[in-house]
Amino acid sequence: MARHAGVSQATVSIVLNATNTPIRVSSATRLRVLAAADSLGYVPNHAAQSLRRQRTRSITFINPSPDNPYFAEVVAGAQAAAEKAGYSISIAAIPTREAAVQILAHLNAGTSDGVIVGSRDPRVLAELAPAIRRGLAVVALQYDGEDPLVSIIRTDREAGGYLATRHLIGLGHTRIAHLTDSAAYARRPTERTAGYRRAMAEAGLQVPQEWIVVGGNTVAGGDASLRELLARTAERPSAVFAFNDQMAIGALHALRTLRLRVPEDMAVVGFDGIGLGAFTTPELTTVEQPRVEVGQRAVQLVLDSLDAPSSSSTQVTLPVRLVVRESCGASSIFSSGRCG
Amino acid sequence: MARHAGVSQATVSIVLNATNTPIRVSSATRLRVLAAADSLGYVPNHAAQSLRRQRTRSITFINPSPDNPYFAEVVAGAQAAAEKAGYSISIAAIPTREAAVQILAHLNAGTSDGVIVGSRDPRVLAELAPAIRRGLAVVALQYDGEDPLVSIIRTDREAGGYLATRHLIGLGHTRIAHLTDSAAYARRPTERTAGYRRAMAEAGLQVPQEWIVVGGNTVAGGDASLRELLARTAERPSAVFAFNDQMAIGALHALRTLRLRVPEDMAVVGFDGIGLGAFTTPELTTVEQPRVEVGQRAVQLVLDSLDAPSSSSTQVTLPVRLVVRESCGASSIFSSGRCG
DNA sequence: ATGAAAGCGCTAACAT
DNA sequence: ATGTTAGCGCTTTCAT
Repeated sequence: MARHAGVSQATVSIVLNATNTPIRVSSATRLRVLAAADSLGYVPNHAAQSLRRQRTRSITFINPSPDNPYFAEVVAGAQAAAEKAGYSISIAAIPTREAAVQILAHLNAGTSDGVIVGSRDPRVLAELAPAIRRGLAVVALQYDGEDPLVSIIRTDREAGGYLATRHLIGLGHTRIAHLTDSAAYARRPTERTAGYRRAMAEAGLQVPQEWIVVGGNTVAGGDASLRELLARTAERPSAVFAFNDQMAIGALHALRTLRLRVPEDMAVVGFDGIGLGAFTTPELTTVEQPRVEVGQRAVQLVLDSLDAPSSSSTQVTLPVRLVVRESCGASSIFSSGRCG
Repeated sequence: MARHAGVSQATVSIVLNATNTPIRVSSATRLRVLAAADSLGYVPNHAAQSLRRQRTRSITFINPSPDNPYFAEVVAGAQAAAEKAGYSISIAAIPTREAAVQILAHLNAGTSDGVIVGSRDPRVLAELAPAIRRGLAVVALQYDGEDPLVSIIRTDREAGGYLATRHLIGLGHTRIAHLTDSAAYARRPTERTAGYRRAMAEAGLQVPQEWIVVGGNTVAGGDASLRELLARTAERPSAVFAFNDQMAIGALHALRTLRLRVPEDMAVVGFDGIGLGAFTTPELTTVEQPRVEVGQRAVQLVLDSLDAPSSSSTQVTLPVRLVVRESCGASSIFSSGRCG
């Protein structure tokens, strides 16, 4: 390449990296190099650049559940932001323990400059510690804990849980159940559950233990959890607030199977605001999280941390909002009533 | 690291790369090196390895629609297979033209040893040509064309379209519409459409042009396409075969909004077999593709091509199968009839 | 304004 | 069985 343009390798590097120094090269040679690069389809070798710069210009997104559209939407936001900064995002799923080990090894090998951790599992963060010491920039999503070395982006899930429950109470419900996540690592109830409890307490409503069902945060988990709820309760709750939209969709399915109408026999509210929620039967009332913004901010924090490695970590909490659709009974796509 | 174990850098490399040569190192030093690596948390630098070996041990998956669970499931299969071989998969979405350009540049920079192209857009393959010349192993999914340099994995979508349509015909339908994909690059009708037409022709059924609606292959696209279909047709079709499950789910939504019952007023069949289809209202009849196997085979073909760069490209076609659920009217989760 | 040279952390060929 | 050496393709002083 350098030979083809009749200049030294160093000059090629300077030209191609532009923005380095203003007028380090005559515009004549500049053009010559650019032309040569173009005609040869030359692109600097990434491994060599990374080795030399000790920077890969890539960020890994650890996605705990790739089948959850919520994360697809967060990733989309991250990807857009990364692209603007000349970074690339690579997504790593951690379906198995071995996969996790492999990813950690990769990170330790310096594959990425930063990581966005989608998993709330504290063990993931713990295993990242050695890599952080080597300068890896880590941003955690919705992490329920403190860590001086990692920045955290949260959405106000407590407020979301409160909003959802408050809305159901406002609709006249008093027997409101809750489907929550069974993550083994969850030492304490989730924020969403705390918000639910706050709203119930505020309204002077009791929450019998059997109203809170702990299950997998998937569609199948929501289906199973709702069945479990009905199996447990002598007098059926009239509404249910689900941990996320996936569980809510599963609950919708279980209810239909059991020939119960939504929202007449049971109202359902989800959480996340995934696009699909606008197309379910009935359309899903939910608490919308700013998914794209979460992704964007995460990338921004990674880049900030890379720019100023010594600076202290940041914590951001983004607001959520209630999206009222049909499944809670407050709204209908029909003038009145409904029929599937 | 080498110093810490009291051996040379070369020995460390040999020990850590194991499987290279059988007994190249005494088990005493082997153990010493392993212990040192372990206590130091040493992991060989990936950029240096890649630069030296001219191999990155990573494969890029180009995902044209990250929000489609179909691809999430294919990726899961690919990831599992890659992990076994010591490779990592990194997923690249190509939402915008700029994103595509950036990814192509990355590939040209040698970021990955291979690419799995999920997009059927021939332009993507065309842009990959220079990278292929440099030794990039490329496998395309469902690519409707020939290319001596890339291996292709297909599922038998023509048979799938035929199966779906045949099933509806068997149920007594004669007025069967079709929602298809609007991809601008699709020079010819999709395989699924061809199968649909074959079944219709075989049964001696006409296919008026207005029965085939071309729309975006998303949930929103399916919703819009179904409305379009009803707007176009004086006498309503009694069934619709959708390009994929996403479109089918959108169609389900549109039908409910229009107060039409599924399957009584209109039967719906999807395509792909995404997990969500078992939880929709009504549960979705669909043509299931072997999603995980597609991912596995894709990785295998990439690895094969890397092992034997000179060998000719392969083409595989995997079978599909019809999954009968409620939306076509042949089955019900209730003993009889239904009500959302 | 440009080139020469060193070196990022590894692996493979060649010594010993 | 182990160490020495060269070099993968870049970027970055330091010379000129």
